[in-house]
Amino acid sequence: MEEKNKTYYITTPIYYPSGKWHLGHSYTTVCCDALARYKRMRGFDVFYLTGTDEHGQKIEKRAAEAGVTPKAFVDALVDNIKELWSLLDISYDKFIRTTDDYHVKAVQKIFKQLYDQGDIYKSRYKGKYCTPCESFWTESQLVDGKCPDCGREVSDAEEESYFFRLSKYQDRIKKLLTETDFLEPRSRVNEMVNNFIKDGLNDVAVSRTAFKWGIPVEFDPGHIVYVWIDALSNYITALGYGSDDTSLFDKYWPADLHMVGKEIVRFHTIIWPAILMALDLPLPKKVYGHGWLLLGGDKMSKSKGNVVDPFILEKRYGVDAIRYYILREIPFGSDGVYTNEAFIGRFNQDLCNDLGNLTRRTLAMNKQYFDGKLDASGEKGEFDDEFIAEINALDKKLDEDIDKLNLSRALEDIFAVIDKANKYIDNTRPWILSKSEETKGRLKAVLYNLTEAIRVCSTALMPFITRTPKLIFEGLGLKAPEVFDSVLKWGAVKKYETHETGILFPRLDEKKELIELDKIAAAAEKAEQKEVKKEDKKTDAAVKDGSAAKDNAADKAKEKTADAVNADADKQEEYVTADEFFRTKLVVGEVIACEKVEKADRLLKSTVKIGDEVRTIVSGIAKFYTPEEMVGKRVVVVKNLAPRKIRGIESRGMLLCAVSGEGENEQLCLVRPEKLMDGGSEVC
RNA sequence: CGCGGGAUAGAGCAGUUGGUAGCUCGUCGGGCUCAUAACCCGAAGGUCGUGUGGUUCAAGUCCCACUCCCGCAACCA
Repeated sequence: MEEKNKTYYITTPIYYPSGKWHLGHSYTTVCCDALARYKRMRGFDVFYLTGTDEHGQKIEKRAAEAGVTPKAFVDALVDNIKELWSLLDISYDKFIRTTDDYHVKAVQKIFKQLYDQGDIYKSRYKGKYCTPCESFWTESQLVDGKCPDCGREVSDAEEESYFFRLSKYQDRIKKLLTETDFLEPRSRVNEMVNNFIKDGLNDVAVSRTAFKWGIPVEFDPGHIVYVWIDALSNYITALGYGSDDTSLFDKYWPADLHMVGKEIVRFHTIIWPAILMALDLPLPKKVYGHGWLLLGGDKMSKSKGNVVDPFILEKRYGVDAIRYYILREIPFGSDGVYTNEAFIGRFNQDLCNDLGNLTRRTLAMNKQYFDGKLDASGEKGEFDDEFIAEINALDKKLDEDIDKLNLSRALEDIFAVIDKANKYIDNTRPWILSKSEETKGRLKAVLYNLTEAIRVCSTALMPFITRTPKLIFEGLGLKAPEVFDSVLKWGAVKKYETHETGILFPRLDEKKELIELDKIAAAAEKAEQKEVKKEDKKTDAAVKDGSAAKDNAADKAKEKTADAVNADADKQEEYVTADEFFRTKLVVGEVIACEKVEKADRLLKSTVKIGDEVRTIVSGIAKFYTPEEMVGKRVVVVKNLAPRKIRGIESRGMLLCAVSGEGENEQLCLVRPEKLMDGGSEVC
């Protein structure tokens, strides 16, 4: 707390705009936002950075599919995410786009410098190349020496590429990971060391020639700076590194915290520090690899995925509900699960019953017994010391929690005080004190203490939830504080004139809400399906409350090329002629033997008799059938499917299956003739 | 033996350097009436995955073996 004038630089990853923004993106960003707000209130000079990573082949391709330029494609998605951040009250100080001109220039400069000093060198990327797929594969990726994608022959090929000397920094990186707490949580360190460092670090390719959408290597046209240097360096270019004005960089670098999802820990803890070492810059103080926000646990509703659209949740329940859930429910460091039940449960229990109700009952009593006018002149009594001690302990607890980045614990600690306040009311029974003039003095102290508790809790909540504390402060007749400073303790405000507030959070009927959310999900899904078919260019009236039909970027991108795309779509929906269909030969076969394919979870190798012919077919059905139960079954086989090697076994044909769902919900069953038809019977 | 994570009350989770098993929700019983059918108190419910393993005066907590789940990787026309 003597850390005045200290800076705090915190970053989210820059997000890759490949599809729809969902609650997962919000997770990281909201966590960082809470930290940023917290540090600001602790008097730090905070710089909070977020942004988007907009280059690469995938975007080039998707834009082409949509018939727009890559820039137009990402522009739309960036608008969309900015809208989301504004909805969620994200207080970023800067939003960087890797397409920003200063970033492009700085990256080119960095690339050149690394090249000049020998950390980047030109070499050839050797591998197996599949011409039709336009893909490079390593030896180990090949399946039986052929392209794992299409099964065709591959040829030795080389591509010119620039490489970064990662190997040179291997020892320093290993030390950084194992001997410091650069990377947290600690459990991720093992993963990194075992998976990537143990066998030695290979130099990484940092340029590509296969696509154009990226930052050109200045001194070698045709080469594009690949993601490592392009994206990672955003953390310094955003501060002006490599530009004429480096004042921000000088002030804020090194970063105090890079918050990242566990899937990109590797890049941030191996490649990024190495780049910084090469540039001879200080390393960030910490990289925190958080878990994921998973969907699931829900048994009934299949379409809940769509409900976890933050736009929908915000519209229905408000920002604070989302922020609170995200920050409170995800266990520190590990994965958390989103369910509608838990969301509504948290909302009702914590926000409505505990916080909302406490505020309301207290302010109601203030009004009723003292017309809202309170001061510290009341009469002390039993329970006070303990209660006040609890309030005063919060300050330190919060600091410890946040120090460990344990946001959910911080909220727990705040709500522990709220809980204590509710108990305090029951213990002191103000409604009984109010019945006699003699106990008025005591009553005053009780209500004053409660009001102080509410003030301290609201203050403490400000970094986490952004709207409600302000409403509470209105009720308290105070202005919300800018900094914690000395206000996070009992007695900091001596006099009150409070007003009653409305209901802060209306209690939800859980059953009704769940049904409602399912309905919305279903509607959203319908809308999406339409979208996929690219048929609904007209304003979509299907979703009444509009939230699901929010104009996301995909819509916008499409609008620009509506006609062209529609023509395309019609083609896809065209019929096949009977002749075309009959080119596929479907026959009945009998499984006469079956076994599991080794080292493959999903694969069964079946020996199938079709008439007089016997052939081997490999299928991904091991999750649903055991080899034993397969034997003797009559199945439908695609007879003239091109043979293909799967895990070294030549599979000739395919077993027809009915499938639905994905992941946990996946269902699969064989399609089988209803009667015992002879093997070889045609299916038509 | 591909890499990693996990297994603690009905559910979701805490358990810090080993020292009488906790929290939230749910269930049941009671209390209160200031308040949003809220709030408060109490109870039931766990041999902390298995070995009846090892270290120790003492293990959910350390060591060993095993089982099962979940990610990633691989694989799925």
